[in-house]
Amino acid sequence: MKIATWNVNSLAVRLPQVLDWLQAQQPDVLALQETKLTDDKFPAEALQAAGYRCAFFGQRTYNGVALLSRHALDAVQCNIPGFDDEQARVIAATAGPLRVIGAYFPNGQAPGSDKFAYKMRWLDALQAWVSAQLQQSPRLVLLGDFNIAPEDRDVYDPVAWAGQIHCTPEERAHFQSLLGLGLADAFRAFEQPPKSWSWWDYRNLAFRKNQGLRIDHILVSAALRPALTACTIDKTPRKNERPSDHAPVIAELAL
DNA sequence: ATGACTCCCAGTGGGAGA
Repeated sequence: MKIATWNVNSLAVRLPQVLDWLQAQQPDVLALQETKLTDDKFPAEALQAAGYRCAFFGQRTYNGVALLSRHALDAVQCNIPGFDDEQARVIAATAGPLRVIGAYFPNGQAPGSDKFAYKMRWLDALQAWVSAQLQQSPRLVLLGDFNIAPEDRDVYDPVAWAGQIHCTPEERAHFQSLLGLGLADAFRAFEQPPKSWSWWDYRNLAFRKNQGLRIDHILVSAALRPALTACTIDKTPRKNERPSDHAPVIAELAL
């Protein structure tokens, strides 16, 4: 099975690129973030015509997540149960043998801000819920835009970014807590080229200069770890004419 | 350098993203 995640920064703008990419890569499951579409505007017909079932949970202007699958999506859950949230950030579903949780983690803006405090509360709630989900569904994948660069090697200029949003000790501790549940960072399960990023700022020719962060991740549970055979970042769509600022991450599982 | 770009909703600018 091929599982992928992609923050598309507006599905209305990026739908043609998503359709092209599905055709080229043929993933079994694709988690989308920042669709920025209310559910009545979700392009389910176009995606169904491309061979994908959809589960989606959106709002206008910001956030919005979706799961696309070549096979049925069952037991769909939107947002974190028991965590009251006005923002559409999580969609989970069962896809064949997998429990898939697609998430758009809060940005957090700046350490000490209200948005950072929200990010911390959200991360606490996610951690508790994922822990419970693992008991119920041992074959679990948590993937999406984490807005956390787990280590200095995930940052193009770790000195400049030290303590900045995405790189704070608090965010990194939360990422480690998720790994502590037995989840594995699929990308780091394999040897990778240095300076591998999943996001590049639109400004300052950052993509051309390869100045980015690795903040989009695929975590697989301990039960799935032996089946994991590859994980890559596909920079191809970032070279499109009107790209998202994020590139898709792809994991392959021998299932 | 208090920026740079892109998207959205707005409405001839401003917030948010990361």
